[in-house]
Amino acid sequence: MNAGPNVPEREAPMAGWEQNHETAGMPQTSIEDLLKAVYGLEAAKKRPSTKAVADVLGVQMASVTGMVKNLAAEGLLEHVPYHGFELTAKGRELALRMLRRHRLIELFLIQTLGLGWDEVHADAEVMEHAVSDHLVERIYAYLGKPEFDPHGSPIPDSDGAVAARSGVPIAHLAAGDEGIVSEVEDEDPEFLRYLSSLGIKIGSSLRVMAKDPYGGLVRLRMGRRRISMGTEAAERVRVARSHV
Amino acid sequence: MNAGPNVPEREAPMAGWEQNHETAGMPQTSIEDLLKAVYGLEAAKKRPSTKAVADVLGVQMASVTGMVKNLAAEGLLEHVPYHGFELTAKGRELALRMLRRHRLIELFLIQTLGLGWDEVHADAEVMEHAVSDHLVERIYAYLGKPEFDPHGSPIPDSDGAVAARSGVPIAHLAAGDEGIVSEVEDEDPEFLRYLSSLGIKIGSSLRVMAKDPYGGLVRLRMGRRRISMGTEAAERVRVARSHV
DNA sequence: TTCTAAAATTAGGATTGTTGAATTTTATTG
DNA sequence: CAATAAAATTCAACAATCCTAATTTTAGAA
Repeated sequence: MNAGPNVPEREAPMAGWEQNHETAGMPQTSIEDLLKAVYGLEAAKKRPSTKAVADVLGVQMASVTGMVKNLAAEGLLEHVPYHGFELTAKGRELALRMLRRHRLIELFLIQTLGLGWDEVHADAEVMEHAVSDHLVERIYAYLGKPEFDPHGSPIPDSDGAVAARSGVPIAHLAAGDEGIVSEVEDEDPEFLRYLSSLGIKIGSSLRVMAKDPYGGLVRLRMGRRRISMGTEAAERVRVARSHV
Repeated sequence: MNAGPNVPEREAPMAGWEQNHETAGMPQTSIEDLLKAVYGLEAAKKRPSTKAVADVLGVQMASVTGMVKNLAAEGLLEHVPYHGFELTAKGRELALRMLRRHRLIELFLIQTLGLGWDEVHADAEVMEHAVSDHLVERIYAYLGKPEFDPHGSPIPDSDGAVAARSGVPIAHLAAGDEGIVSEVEDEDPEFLRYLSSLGIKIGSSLRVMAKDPYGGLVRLRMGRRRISMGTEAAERVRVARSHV
């Protein structure tokens, strides 16, 4: 036996696998999703009915009713049974916090990894519920305190203030109107790929040539390309009017 | 009434809030954590007892027993009641998949956001369960197909193969031995800050000057600095011997 | 006003992952 | 080998989130 203490024979534990959950007090994913859904409906000026929320979340109405009761008990929603619900100030704050996270994360993934705007929604969706505030604020700083996400949507600031919506849906323009694409819906990758295939990007400049009377087709000129889209699509792309 | 179709009055729905969960078939966080815990214990050559796993996960033993039954039913673990359990090939594969994700995500956050090695563990922990394979593989490509994470741990490849451990714990060296720091434990931010305060990084070159007989203190020289650490710390830092 | 369809809620059940309180099994020690 | 302590398991209960299947309420039409 030579000098020196015993060298224990056990190996050092392997790095990267210890856990120790500190999840206490964290709002759950489903709660945050429901608040976001209600916020989205309110912002879209639709009544946040049980059915509408259930459709957005992809669950049954009974599930929404159940969760709404919980959230009302926590002071995040006001609920009058059979007469709908709306966000309290506290609920709106949480919804906006999630929206901020979502948009910063989308922008971060696009900027760093070069992903397309149609590839990041789902990952941002799960990450927004999971990562720390510290990480989100580092992302915010890294991105240079951006005001808009890759789809043109305003990023709420850390106090929950959001810039007013810029632009109006293309569907609301009249023939002859011109505008610059300022915002598109972000939740549907296929729709985003469709827009890309038309060559539409944030900042694209376009002019409404005509609106067909039946079926709601909108004919546009973008540079020297002529494109057309249906009402549904035209509702989902907003432009800042450059000529009324 | 003028020409043109009705312009619907409703606003386009707001971007960034729609959900539609497609979580079916995805393994749950707790399952993945348990497999990682078992893997970690096996890799550390400790028996993955109910108690040991419960300690790692920070839950009661009853919870582990319950989950182990589920996982055994899914073919991820072999379980002989009262005599312990071990990973099946399928279970090991899943554990390594999570380890790969964890390490790539840590590296990504450190490289892009300039976070410290003590700041990323918790966020990587939650992200590893959440993000898509597509995102992880984009991260892998973005990082240039790295083989080691910021703590020097090998990143399993996408088939689940892991490089053999490099190095031995400092505690296993004898006086006079020299080595280069190749790996440190990553799960404890405070320990990582302690190492930083000593000036220890991956790649640091050091020499064991003496090992005190009682209390297991190890005296080291790093460049011209002299530092010392206790056995516990010396077990958690591995070096590649450069002189035996 | 009365009827009916749609919307909302309640009731009851399944699943997962927890816990605390027994209970059972194993291993150690005298 | 018996006693006992430690480890592991079982059991009953709970919380969250979902479901399906009633049931109740509302609102709109006849």
